Parts: sequence; structure tokens; C-alpha cells
Amino acid sequence: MTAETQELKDVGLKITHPRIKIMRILLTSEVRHVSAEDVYRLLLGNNEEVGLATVYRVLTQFESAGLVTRHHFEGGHSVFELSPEHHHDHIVCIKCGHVEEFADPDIEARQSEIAKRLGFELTDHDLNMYGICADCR
Amino acid sequence: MTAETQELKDVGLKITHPRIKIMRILLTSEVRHVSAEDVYRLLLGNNEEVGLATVYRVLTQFESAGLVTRHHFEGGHSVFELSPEHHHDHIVCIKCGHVEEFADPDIEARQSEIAKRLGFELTDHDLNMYGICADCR
DNA sequence: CTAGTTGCAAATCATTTGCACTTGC
DNA sequence: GCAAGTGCAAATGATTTGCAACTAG
Repeated sequence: MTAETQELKDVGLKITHPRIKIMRILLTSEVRHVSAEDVYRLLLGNNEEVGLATVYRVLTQFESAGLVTRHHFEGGHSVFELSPEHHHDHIVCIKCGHVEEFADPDIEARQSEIAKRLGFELTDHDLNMYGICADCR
Repeated sequence: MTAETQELKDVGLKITHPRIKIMRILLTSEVRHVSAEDVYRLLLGNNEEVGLATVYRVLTQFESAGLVTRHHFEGGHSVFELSPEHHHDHIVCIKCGHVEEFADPDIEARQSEIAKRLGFELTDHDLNMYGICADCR
């Protein structure tokens, strides 16, 4: 059993060709953060036939199953990544689109405190920084 | 000269009826964070005739001029607010859409450090938390 | 006067959905 | 076999744009 099918089985999703192919793209892509279009193009590049609508459906299912995490960066389209073992946030280069990840326990702790103080039961959060990376300066 | 026309003049935008009306909505709305549709509906409620396309154009011009700030919350549409004097972040209720603002110097400081460490020249950032507010529990 | 602005309708973009057809178990 | 999944094309919702008509300075 390959890694892709194992992942699918683990979350109780039926093992289908499109789901296997899409999971393989996510597992092997050099770029960790991809849009639905990116996945679709990568599939085409591998001569894999999967409809764009299916890519959207499958990514959404993967998200519901917790396999992938959806982000809302600036620019109007969703970006997906395999759900990280450990939570992290992002800094995105506005010139080249390069994404760096980071995790900061202090920030996380402060966030929880703030949510509690404001009376919110926190379900999710998204900290995105935008700037110009070293290579683009 | 009213507050609306002053704001427009200050940033060098021609004083037109739609721009005045839209700025007035932003200045007087009880809700600080509004979508383009919200602004459009508020205008209609005031019996003001402005096309939706113009609302989008004007909000985008206001953003370029620095008068308003655009946010990308979950849910697929942009949300605008008059540019705050002092930076703050947001926590959004996923049930009722209510938005609370907060500012935390510790988080801000950590962000700057992290950006510097990763070699980014920071231009912008967006920290959004999502949860269920006290009223919705 | 005339460059900038608006309204409207049509266009675009990302994403979703209806439905007849296929496939995994 | 049959419910679940897929492809395709059409629908959607947010936002943008082309263009002829208007208006601020």
C-alpha cells in the first residue's frame, strides 16, 4: 500500500484514481503551498486526466478530513497545503510568491489569551505577513 | 467643507457625488467592517443611487489612497474599513460575522523580529482569528 | 472644454453544482 | 449491483471592464 492510499484509508475516504493522483501531487510537489489550479496544472503536466471540478471537490474533502489546510492569502484564491504536523504561520513574498513558514509559541500564546479575553471560542486563525524576500531585493 | 469632502481633497481625489456618498457611509456606519455589497445596500437604504461597479471602483481608489484598508477574511469577499489611526488585528465570529479588533504590542514585536530573521522586508500583515463569540454560544 | 468619472451590461475569475455516466468495494 | 464519485458544461458569486453618456474643475 502506497503512502497516498494509506492517507486516504486513514480518513475513511474511498480510494479512487483522482484522489490518489491528487494526494500524490500534494505529497511530491516541490512547492508546499498550491492552489487548485496549481494542482490541476501539475496533474496535466503528469499526463493525468482529472477534471478541475474534481480537483476542487477533492481538495475540499481533504480539507474536511483534516488532510489539507486551506489558507486565504491576498490575491483572491485559496491555497492548500498538506496539514502540518505542527501548526505554523506564513510570510509571503509579494514579488515572487515564495512562502516561508514559521512558528512562534509566544504569538500563539498571546492569541489564545486575547481570544479568551474577548469571549471567543477560537476555532482557527491565520497569521500572514507580506513582504519582499531577500532574493527579490 | 464637510468631513467627507475634506478626506477626498486631502488625498487628491476629485470630489464627486458617488465618492462623497460612499465616504459618508464609511464615516457614519455603525458597522466598521463592510463589504462592497454592504456599502451598496447601505446606499440604497439611504435612497442614494450609485452603481455597484462604482462602489467597487471607489473603494479600490480609497484603498490606493490609503483611506481604507482591505481585509481578506474567510468567506470569499473583501471587507473594508476606514484606515485605522493605529494598527490592529481582527477576530471574526464564524456564526454571526461580528468582528472585534485588538492590538497586541508583543505580537507585533515578534512579527517584526521573525520577518527580519527570515530576510523579509515587511510591507503588510494580517492576523485574523476565527471563532464563536459569546453571543453565539 | 475635456480629462476624469459614472452607470450599465457584458466579461472574467475562482469556485460550485446538476446530471448522466462510471467505478470502487 | 449500487451508492459514491467523476467529468463536463452550465450556474454562481464576487469583482472587473468596455463604452457611451455625464460632470467637476
